[in-house]
Amino acid sequence: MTRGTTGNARGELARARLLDAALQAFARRGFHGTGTRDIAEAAGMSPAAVYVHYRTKEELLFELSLAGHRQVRQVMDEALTGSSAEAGSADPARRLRDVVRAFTSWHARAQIHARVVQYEMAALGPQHAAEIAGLRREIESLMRRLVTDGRDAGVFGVANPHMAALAILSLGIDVARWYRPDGGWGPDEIGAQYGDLALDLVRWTRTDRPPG
Amino acid sequence: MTRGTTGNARGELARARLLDAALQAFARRGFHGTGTRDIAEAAGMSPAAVYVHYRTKEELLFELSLAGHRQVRQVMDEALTGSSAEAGSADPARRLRDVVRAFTSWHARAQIHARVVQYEMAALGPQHAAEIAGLRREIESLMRRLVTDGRDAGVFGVANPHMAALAILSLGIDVARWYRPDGGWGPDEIGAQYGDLALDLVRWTRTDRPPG
DNA sequence: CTCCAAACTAAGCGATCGCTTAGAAAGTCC
DNA sequence: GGACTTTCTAAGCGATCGCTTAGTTTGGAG
Repeated sequence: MTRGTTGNARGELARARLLDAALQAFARRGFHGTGTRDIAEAAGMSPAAVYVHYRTKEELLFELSLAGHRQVRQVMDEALTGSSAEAGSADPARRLRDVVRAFTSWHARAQIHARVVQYEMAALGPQHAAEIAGLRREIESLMRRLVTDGRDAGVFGVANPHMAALAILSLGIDVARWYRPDGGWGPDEIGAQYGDLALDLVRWTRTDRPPG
Repeated sequence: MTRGTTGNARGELARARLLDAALQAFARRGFHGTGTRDIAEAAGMSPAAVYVHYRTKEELLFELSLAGHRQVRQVMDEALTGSSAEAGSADPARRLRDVVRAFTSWHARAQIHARVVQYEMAALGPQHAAEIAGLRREIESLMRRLVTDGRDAGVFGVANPHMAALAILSLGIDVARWYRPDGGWGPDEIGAQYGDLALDLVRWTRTDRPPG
């Protein structure tokens, strides 16, 4: 920053290559199954060059986990505002369905990233784990609010909103485990179907028009 | 076997202690995050003693994974036969609900084992992974059959039975990730609720009597 | 008791681990 | 060009990895 812009760009490219290499490796073999030499080689540099850009291997994991969780929150927020703007701001079923679509399809579309986000949390250090936990609480409370809103509005006949919200999140999260890019369904298709499944889980009363 | 029975019992006890130590460690820190010295120490023996009973660390994982998958299949089978015997052999809703109850509550009750079963498969060797994959196919096809049976009988209004079966399995599997023994719900409670959620997912037509 | 196999330990092998050091290249600014 | 920062590598540090070897202890069988 003190000097030049090209050096900055070179560094950021290297950082991006390292993040990508770490992402692939962590997703495939797990954090503890991945060596710093694996990451360096996949990024096309020497093992020592990793430490020019990141202080520890765990910092690489944290950056990936943080960016992934923020992506999840973002696609959910976008789906929520889009859903509200389009259909007169308060159709609980449509809102829930659209957020579940976004949440679920992300776990398929970004499956490799999603695996690291969902299954490598235990390898984070205490401080980093706490920060990630905060983001997860936001995501969980958003989903819970969507379910309770529909129940309070009288359009969801769900018995246990807390558990229903948990189940809906489970459905989306587990997509990261079983999804195969070469399988029969694409991310959007899975998202669409899971959006409908979520409405089944909250016992959406079909007295009003389907949200389209 | 050639001599004595106590020596045999001593060996089996040691094997059991090693399996339990490995189970706890693999569940907490993952296969690659666990050292053979950790396992040995938790089992109360020297690092070398591990190799008297198991040839490799991966063999310990395989034994745990195999036993876990067989347990899952067994609790599902028992729920199925119990459900069929009690209620005149063919109430698809009751059968599905009871199997989901058993499947889900197992993932809470045996959470530590379930985590290894569901999240450490990638660390298995090719041969062992193939054997486990066979068991998983059995479990998946059983669940799929339960869903399609109900659809064919006309009591499930599910649009996509294949995906519904996958979603139901996802719900149960993900319990191993989020369940906390000191949380608000116990394994049976979760199983009961998830059994009902499964019926929602397959759009069970409530024209006939609830299965109890 | 002797005999013997199973169970176990102390020590350590070669390999790999995360990470550091010292210094060479690469590129920017004046 | 010279001065300076950033990026990168070669080499290697101490620790730990999965696992083996050689030899001791254990305990029932005959």
